[in-house]
Amino acid sequence: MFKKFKIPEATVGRLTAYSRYLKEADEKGISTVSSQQIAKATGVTPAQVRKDLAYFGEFGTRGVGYNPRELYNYIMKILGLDRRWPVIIIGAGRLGAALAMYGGFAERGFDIVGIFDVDPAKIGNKVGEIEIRPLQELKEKVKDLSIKLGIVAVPAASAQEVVDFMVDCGIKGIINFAPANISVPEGIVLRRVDLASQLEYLTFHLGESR
Amino acid sequence: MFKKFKIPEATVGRLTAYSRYLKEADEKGISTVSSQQIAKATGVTPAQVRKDLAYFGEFGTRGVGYNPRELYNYIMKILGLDRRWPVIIIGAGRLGAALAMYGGFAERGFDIVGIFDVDPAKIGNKVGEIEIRPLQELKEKVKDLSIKLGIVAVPAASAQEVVDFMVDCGIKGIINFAPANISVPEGIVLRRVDLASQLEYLTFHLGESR
DNA sequence: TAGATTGTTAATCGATTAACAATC
DNA sequence: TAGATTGTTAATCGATTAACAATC
Repeated sequence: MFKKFKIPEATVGRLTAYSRYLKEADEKGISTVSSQQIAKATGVTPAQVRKDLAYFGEFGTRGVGYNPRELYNYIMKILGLDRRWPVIIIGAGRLGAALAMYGGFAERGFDIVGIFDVDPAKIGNKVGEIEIRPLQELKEKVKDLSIKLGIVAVPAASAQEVVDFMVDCGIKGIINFAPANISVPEGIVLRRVDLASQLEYLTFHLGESR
Repeated sequence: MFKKFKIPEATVGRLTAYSRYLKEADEKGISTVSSQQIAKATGVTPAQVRKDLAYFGEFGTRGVGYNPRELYNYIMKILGLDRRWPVIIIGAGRLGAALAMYGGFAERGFDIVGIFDVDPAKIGNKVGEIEIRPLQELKEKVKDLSIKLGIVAVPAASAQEVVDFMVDCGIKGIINFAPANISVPEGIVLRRVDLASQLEYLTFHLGESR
């Protein structure tokens, strides 16, 4: 879309942080922010902010700064968030159910429209407004709603199998919460979130400073 | 502890992945693995595996490879996981409750020993075996059990306040699930996990390939 | 014009990879 | 010894930062 060169991996996460600050600033009625202000609020350098934005265009005014609302809208567009996205969750265990209810997704334009499981005991139960459905119904749902995004919250042992099925059903982007190393075909975007590993990062660094 | 030089940020996460594979290999009765096998299983290069390990010592045998159980134990020690860690959660909303029940933490040595909230309506309710307690009781609990680790699952607006209080209570390492940019004093390890941002990574990359 | 801040280039820094001597 | 694989150095690659011309 906007991409001219290879974008550093970390840029995407920082754009999210910038956008959250810009939204706040706009809501406060602030009409101009500088790269320095954005940097301070998000814990990076002003050069980093300007460099991240420069990959996608020119959004500021020299000598002045950026308009928060305008820049917010640009970043949301860059991130693909100038629309809402339907998302399905596979795995209606505790984590899957919690993610289905997590308000932070809807706030950023992600609507959980389905939750699927293979456990017959769970089928028909409700998670908030959504009824847990059998995994076999995934393909139809994906087709009907043109769903591109899915979240995997199943045990590690069945994660690869589930991901293969999701890809088969037409899902194009997957977040994997199972502590398993999964592979996907070319063209499918996969992201692993290892919750325990986050705590391990802490214990590693606490140990380091001994 | 082992550290001689600056360790790349990403090394810690990769060590987690290596350790999971090594555990599996050991459980299968495999007596030797090569850097190439570890690399293949975790999606990195063999050179990366050897380099990551080299920061901490020499764990293999030239011409032969690594013993999975031995290397697993070494890595667990490096990560600070040669012991169990008590962990508290602040925020007994849906996400906090789900994290409290998530089995993946205990598997890696993290025991959720308390969950705290400020909402009087929640105090006394149970999440699994654990009773939700008022936040004022945190300090005593931290002291009694020598707790170093905490997870923040409160709304963004109160996250900084809660983190300040945790630090005051003696918590040294914090995972923040609130979509807010938090700052902590020198010596406190903070890690932010932005769940919505994970989905944004997908939409960004799906948009990219247009 | 003087002061401020962007957009961008060049310099720096750090992480990954390739290559190979050491050695089983 | 021949074959294999580690540990480590040097080369490469990529990301961050500093610096500054452009310009409001």
